[in-house]
Amino acid sequence: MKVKEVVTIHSFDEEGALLPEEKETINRLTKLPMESLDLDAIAVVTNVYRMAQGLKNKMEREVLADYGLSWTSFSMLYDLWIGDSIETKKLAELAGVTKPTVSNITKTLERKELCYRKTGDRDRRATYVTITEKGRSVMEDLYPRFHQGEAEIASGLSVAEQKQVSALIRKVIKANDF
Amino acid sequence: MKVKEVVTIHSFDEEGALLPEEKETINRLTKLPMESLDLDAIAVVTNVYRMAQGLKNKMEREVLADYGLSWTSFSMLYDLWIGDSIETKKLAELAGVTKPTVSNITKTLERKELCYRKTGDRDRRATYVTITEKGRSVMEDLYPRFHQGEAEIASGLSVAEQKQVSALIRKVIKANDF
DNA sequence: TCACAATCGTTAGCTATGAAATGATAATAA
DNA sequence: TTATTATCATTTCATAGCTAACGATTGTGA
Repeated sequence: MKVKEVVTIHSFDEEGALLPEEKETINRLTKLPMESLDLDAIAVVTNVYRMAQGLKNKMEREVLADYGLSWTSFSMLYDLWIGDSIETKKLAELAGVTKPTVSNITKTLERKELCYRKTGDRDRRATYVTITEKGRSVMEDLYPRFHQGEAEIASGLSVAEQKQVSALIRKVIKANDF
Repeated sequence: MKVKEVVTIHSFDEEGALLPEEKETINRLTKLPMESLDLDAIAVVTNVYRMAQGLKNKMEREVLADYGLSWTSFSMLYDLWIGDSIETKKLAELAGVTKPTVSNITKTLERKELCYRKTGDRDRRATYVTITEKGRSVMEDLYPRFHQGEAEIASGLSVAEQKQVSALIRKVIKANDF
């Protein structure tokens, strides 16, 4: 009789701590003493990444798909909505992506007539990206729904817990210059 | 004289709360009462995503680039390292990506001779992916360095704070089925 | 002034990613 | 048994995203 194989990978208990099985497996494979494994750091990184991936997928499927926008496209259009006209370089910093990515995404947004690009007057090396009226109207429709999604995602936590998470993650972002 | 333009976009104070300027801008643009904006939810989602993006970039540049592995490739190879042989479907669930992505990534890993694919015996629809010796040896070299990166990233928080973050984020993941 | 360096954006070439369609196999119902 | 349905994985096609290389513009030092 065949025994069902159970594979335990990055599994956490209710407290968010790594399960003992995986601890032992890592220990066996790395041939390193378990004491040198920072299990809390593993849990932080793994869980944060997982949540980010989950919320990105949820938003793209449930909200942004209506306009065929990716998370980054939307985030960039949001920046333009708030800031009106922004240089490519700054857009890259704001969105946390490289400049070639900004080139690609603004090109796509431009094709959809949600923004347009224009060479800078003072410095002709710079390119300024500006949101169009159509872009504004898309955001007026989309943002409330996007925000509702955000609220849903965070609703499992109390307001106090939400503030706690933000403050702690903020600390990590600052310490690592993310 | 030209006044320098300052654009405030998704900027947070030390506590991780949205700055008042952006609050007002969103309010003006959405024409919705500020009370209906869940600012804490915005902060949670934005900060978590930002941290995830930052840590992904850091790891890919500082650790994974040596073997030309992406975050997902590495995470998948890790799963195979722990689990030895895993179906494509399960790999997708573990990594939180779609099956086509698994197809592509395992194809790349296979080209690098870090894993191989084999059709299932019982169910010939299924494909099992297995790590190779070379894959194991890459992980033995890479994992300690990857783990060091994780530890560095989380080191801005105390152990108690790390446990707190994990537990809270875990809660969100569970509530949203991420 | 002119050569050199710095800065900005894009292009080129690659992998990653998802939705939708396809192909193959297995399970189920008539 | 046969037809239908369900389940897997892959292919196709599009966008996203990186690094490296390039082209254009500006700044700087001799």
